[in-house]
Amino acid sequence: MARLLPDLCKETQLTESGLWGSDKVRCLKVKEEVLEEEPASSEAQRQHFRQFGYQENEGPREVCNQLWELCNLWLKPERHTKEQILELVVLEQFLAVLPAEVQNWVRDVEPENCSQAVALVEDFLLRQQEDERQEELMLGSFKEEAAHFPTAEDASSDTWQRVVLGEMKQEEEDDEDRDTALLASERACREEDPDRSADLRPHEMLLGIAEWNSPDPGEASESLPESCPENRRDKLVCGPQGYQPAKGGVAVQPRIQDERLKKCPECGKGFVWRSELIEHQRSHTGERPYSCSYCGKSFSRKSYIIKHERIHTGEKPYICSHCGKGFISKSDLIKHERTHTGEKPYICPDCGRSFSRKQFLVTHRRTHTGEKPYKCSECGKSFSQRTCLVIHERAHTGEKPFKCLVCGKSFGRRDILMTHQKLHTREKAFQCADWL
DNA sequence: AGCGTGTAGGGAAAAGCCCGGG
DNA sequence: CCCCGGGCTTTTCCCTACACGC
Ligand SMILES: [Zn+2]
Ligand SMILES: [Zn+2]
Ligand SMILES: [Zn+2]
Ligand SMILES: [Zn+2]
Ligand SMILES: [Zn+2]
Repeated sequence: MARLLPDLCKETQLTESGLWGSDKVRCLKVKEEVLEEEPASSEAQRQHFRQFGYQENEGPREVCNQLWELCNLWLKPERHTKEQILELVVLEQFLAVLPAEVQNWVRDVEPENCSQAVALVEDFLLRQQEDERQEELMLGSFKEEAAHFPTAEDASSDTWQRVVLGEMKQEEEDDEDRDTALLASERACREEDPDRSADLRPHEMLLGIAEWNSPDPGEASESLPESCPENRRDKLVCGPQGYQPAKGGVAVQPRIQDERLKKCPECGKGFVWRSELIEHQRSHTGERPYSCSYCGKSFSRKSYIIKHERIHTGEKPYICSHCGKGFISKSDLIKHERTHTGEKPYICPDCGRSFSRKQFLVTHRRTHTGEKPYKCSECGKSFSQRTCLVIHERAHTGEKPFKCLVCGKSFGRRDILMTHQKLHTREKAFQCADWL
């Protein structure tokens, strides 16, 4: 619980709408003091009424009379309208039916009316979703089945154990549990990580590249510089028109032509060591003698196990010197580091734009060729990226895996949900302004 | 009709994750 | 082991079309 309030303030300073967060808390505190002109706060009166115990020695009539008195003090029928009284009663019940975690948090702030209470709960939910997302980012890419409600305490350790990964894809997300939505435990709807981009945003990186790269990355349509920046720093000879980045470099080493090479009967490839041949032959036979002690997945080589098991142990031996992030494999680190250095060895022969990975270039070139390899079996429409097809198919099936925990509305796409949820935050900004 | 707003959908890019061959 | 690379998935951003309420 203690962890939530600081979070509230911290995050809110990051939101664009400024007047959020600590301001809100303060504004409620102020209200509290204003109420101080009365003998005790409404909440205190309520508690007196609710916690009044039956005392044997006083007899039922006295007890009942006292309750009348306390209830009068709480609801103040002589001064309050019927609506105001209803407000107090409904508010009480509303708080009572909230899940404990939310309830405590909301009670701390002592909302005066239902709409304030609702706003607080919504705020709590948005924040919790962010937290969850944050945590996931910290833990790596583990997916968790939201079978139970992770409380603040068990979120990291327990769920860590029952994580499901890799092949065993999580099945459908159980979306029939509308009521548990208040606990914000499902994985739909997550906020963007606000502080991850402490350094450069993608755009700025592109601009940085523009300095040394002749073509303007933005709209370099006409200037078709097939001359790349001469090999900068390392041997990164610029990509030739094809997909090979380092073609100008070393010619392929002459393969050892030796009769003593062990030849694969299947494909004819030769190997120096028999063990190499054996390993190679497994690629034909599909034999996988080694299996992961964590998940049982099998592999053709023992060395694969070492790499694979890092998924389970969380070991990430390759650390980025720029941002400290760790990676399972060196090649992953190298790819990642290009996001810092701006290295983009693959150049599009059609427009001169450069890319950090070959696959990016391949995908990009489809925008010139119009190639759309992924076809919808339902309506025949084709797409250049697999993701687009998947999204499109959801439109046919009506699948909407991303649910807003504030209003319960679902969306087929995460980014749409995100823009939707911004409305809620804005809504609440207005509400807070009203309170003042 | 005219307009602002929110949603749906497509296109493209970028990054992450994991596997496999030599 | 290492090195290299490829395939797949996820995430984000941009832009346009459209429905709907005022
Ligand atoms: Zn495993
Ligand atoms: Zn880094
Ligand atoms: Zn191009
Ligand atoms: Zn279709
Ligand atoms: Zn919503």
